[in-house]
Amino acid sequence: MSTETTATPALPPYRYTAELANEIEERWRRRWQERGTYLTPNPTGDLAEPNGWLAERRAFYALDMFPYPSGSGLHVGHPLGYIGTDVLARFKRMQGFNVLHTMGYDAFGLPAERYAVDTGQHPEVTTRQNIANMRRQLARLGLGHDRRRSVATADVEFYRWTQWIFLQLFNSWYDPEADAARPVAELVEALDAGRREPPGGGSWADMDGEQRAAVLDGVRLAYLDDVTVNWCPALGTVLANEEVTADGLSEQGNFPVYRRPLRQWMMRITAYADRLLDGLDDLEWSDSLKAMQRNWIGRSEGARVEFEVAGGERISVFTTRPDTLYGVTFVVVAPEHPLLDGDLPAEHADAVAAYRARAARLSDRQREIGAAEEPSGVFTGLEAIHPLTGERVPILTADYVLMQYGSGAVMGVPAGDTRDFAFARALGLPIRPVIRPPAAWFAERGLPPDAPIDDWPDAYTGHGESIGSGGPTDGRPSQEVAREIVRQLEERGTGGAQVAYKLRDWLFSRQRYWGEPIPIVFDERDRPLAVPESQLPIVLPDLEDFAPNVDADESADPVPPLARATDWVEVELDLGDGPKRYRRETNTMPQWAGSCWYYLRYLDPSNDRALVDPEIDRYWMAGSGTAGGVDLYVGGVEHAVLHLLYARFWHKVLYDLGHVGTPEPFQRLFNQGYVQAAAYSDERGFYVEASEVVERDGRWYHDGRPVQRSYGKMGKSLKNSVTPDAIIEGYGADALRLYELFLAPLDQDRPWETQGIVGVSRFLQRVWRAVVDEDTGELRVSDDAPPRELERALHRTADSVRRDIDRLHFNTAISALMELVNELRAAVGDGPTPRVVAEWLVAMLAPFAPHLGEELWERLGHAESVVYAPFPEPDPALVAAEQVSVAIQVNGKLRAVVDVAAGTAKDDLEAAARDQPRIAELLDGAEVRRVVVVPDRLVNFVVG
RNA sequence: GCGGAUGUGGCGGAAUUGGCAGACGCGCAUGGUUCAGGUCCAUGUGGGGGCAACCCCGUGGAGGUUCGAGUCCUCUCAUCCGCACCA
Repeated sequence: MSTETTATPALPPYRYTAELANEIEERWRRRWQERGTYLTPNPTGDLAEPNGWLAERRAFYALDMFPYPSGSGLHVGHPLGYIGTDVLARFKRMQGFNVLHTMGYDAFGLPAERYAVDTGQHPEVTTRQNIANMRRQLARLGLGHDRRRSVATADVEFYRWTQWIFLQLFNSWYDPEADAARPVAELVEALDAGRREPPGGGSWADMDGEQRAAVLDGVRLAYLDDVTVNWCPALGTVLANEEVTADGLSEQGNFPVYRRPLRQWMMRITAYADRLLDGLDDLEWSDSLKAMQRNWIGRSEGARVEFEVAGGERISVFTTRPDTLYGVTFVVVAPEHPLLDGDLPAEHADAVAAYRARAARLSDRQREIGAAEEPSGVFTGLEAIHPLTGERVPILTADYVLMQYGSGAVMGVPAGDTRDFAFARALGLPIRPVIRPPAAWFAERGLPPDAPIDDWPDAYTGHGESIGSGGPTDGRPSQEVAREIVRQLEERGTGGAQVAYKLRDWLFSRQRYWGEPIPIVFDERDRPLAVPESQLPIVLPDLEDFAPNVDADESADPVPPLARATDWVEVELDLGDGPKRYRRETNTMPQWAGSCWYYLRYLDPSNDRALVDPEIDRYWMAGSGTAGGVDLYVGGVEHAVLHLLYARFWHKVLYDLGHVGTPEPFQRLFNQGYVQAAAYSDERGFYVEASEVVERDGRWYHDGRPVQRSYGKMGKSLKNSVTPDAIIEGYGADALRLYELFLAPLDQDRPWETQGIVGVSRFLQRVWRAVVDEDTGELRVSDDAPPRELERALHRTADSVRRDIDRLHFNTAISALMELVNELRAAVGDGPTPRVVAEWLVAMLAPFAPHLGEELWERLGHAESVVYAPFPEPDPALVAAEQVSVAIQVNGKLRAVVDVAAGTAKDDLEAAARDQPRIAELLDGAEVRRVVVVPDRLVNFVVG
């Protein structure tokens, strides 16, 4: 692509070329910087305005999902959302709102650490460099950010508060009575005073110090637990399930991964499952996004059923279908189930042990795949007693039952459950029908009605008439039976209604260097103790060797890099009972930690006494919606679940503890689409640099060799990146901004074709020409009133642009402005532009093309920036059309169009329609059976 | 399998409550300006038929509701995304 833009003598001297655009843009960016145009005042604190200017301004908070500072810089796909929020932010400023808009950096975490390892530099250094580079690239786009509010999660002043939030979580528990988080100290007080019983049972008074500590540690929102993790010794870290391949290797580098129990920090997000679910109702998020969160939380209502195990204990199962209880022919427990830790009949013990050992080795992924192919399982030798019939059924263990869900055990109802059915068939277990399938079900399977169970090809999982109970529930609808059975279980004390969730607690430890140190120390008995708030921040120690510990030995214990900072780890502190030696926690927090609350720090970035001042929080977050929070949050759909769920969780905890004033952080959320681009691969399937591909006769060649074209998300891997810098040089930042938004609605993916940018570039030139004479540089504006139709077009445009920006339909807002320019040309030809048209046009364009907007606004004679100029207010009387063209149909087919005054009465409209020669001709001799008249819209003659 | 979305010209897309399908732009065609070029200007551009006035067809497919359907309902096909042995 050529970005050469040398002006030639043939061009008019004041044409709006890329060169001129760049000059204007650089000038205005400098002025904005000098004048502090985008600095946004707070109601109080060090960012407050002394003159009280803020008082009458409503707050608007536009937020972008902040990026991690990558080393490779931006391509044109990255800033799409940033430009979108910037347009809305500018629009809101022009409507008199005090707008909070800034950009921070998600600076801790794996990408930054990996980049540092690759370049051999300290992450501190590379992160700083990368942030500087991204700031430069973003600044060129003319984004109106308040730079004073920018934060990076790796800044000590920032992560001091991340650590503070961790302490809040550690020092809190979820009080079921209050249905909210409460300080553990409050619980201790209540226990000491005898006002409460210990949450886990027992007598508080009879417990010693250690027992009491255990009770409290068992309810904290941040707690230590032995959990099974994917441990990769070669990478020196634990991995998420998604980072492990089907072969049990690490996705990064193909190293072996082992499942092993590890003592890790966990966050008790499950305590908030219902509130996270219910809170969604009040949010302006897309249905698909809400569905993803609901799905992830995975609430299902059902029943707990307790089976007595012959010989003593009880095991509990969870089922969503208590109505099928009479169809139980076996019970299955997960291989990890504690029941199997006890004594088993000798003739089965070895087989069970072998099965459990095998399951323990496999990753979750491998287990899924293996089980999908062929159900496996073994008999434990134990039997369970049916709680209603007293019948004995075998207890098996199988890896299709997961320890993490429900109670880790299921009742086997093969006739009513697909998995139980497959399992029963594979292992030859009995199948007993429990719901009568409808006739259609048999018909679809080519079976006669009421075919015997042995002929069924699969389970019937629907509802219907209950059968097979031997009396008590037979013949009744299964939904009713379900309620009945739950009641019976409750009466007998062998179960009851229960709710299960897919959501699990959040694994919070990382064996990494580049993250927030966890503000915990361990005493000589290895008990975790909070570092007092007054001793924060705990600064990440400077390490020469910050790479993860790698060890090919699978049994090697994970050692976080921070363990090497021995001077830092061993510490003497006074935690209230005199100076003592402690050992610091050496795991760090996950990358999610900083991103869980950065939007709160933007509000009050330099406050060193509080996370955020309550008055400032209230001012910005009160919001307009029911839940409150950020007015608009824009980012990629890849954060639909984890980031948004974790952030909502922390926000709710902070809300419960009184540190923030709203129950939800993000009132309105919007997922922007991706920028796609053509990618080309050679005959070996390798991608080639897209910018070097040439087209000849509809085929594509790279280096003279034919290549295949496909489309995909712009980026390094497809070698199809286009940088904003190159586009800005060739067309200017305003053209880039306009083009990104013009391509498609904000939530849609859009294909990038650099050649298409000439459309918006030509449009900007036409706007320029409408205000400035290309030959003389003089203003081309007249003080004459605009022609009536142009004036109406102006008000119509203002009306639709306002609505479109609010709905984030930027593409149609831009096309409305294009239409206005076309109408201007049609109305005045080569003549000067009426002043009001020029002013409104420039003001409406300014949110989209802020540099050109400022330039033209100034040339029009304004001393003040257009950034705070009022957005044009249309007069409703002029928005409504004066003349309308009404469609005349005969039998629903368009036959004529008639122009009439708006609001013409039905009868007159019908008469006007009949007067049309074409219509008169068609109606001549025909029987008009009905006439439909919609004023200002159409007339439809229905003829026989 | 479950959940969510999306299908409109050569391309990106537009179309309050059901009311003139294809706004706006790219591309393409023709003409102009220019020594030349196009990141310039003008006009045209859904498909088919006709000299023309006009006519027919047309929003993935098939039905339906309606005076009237891109829009509502039923079925169906295709594509994309998320989750996935969740009992």
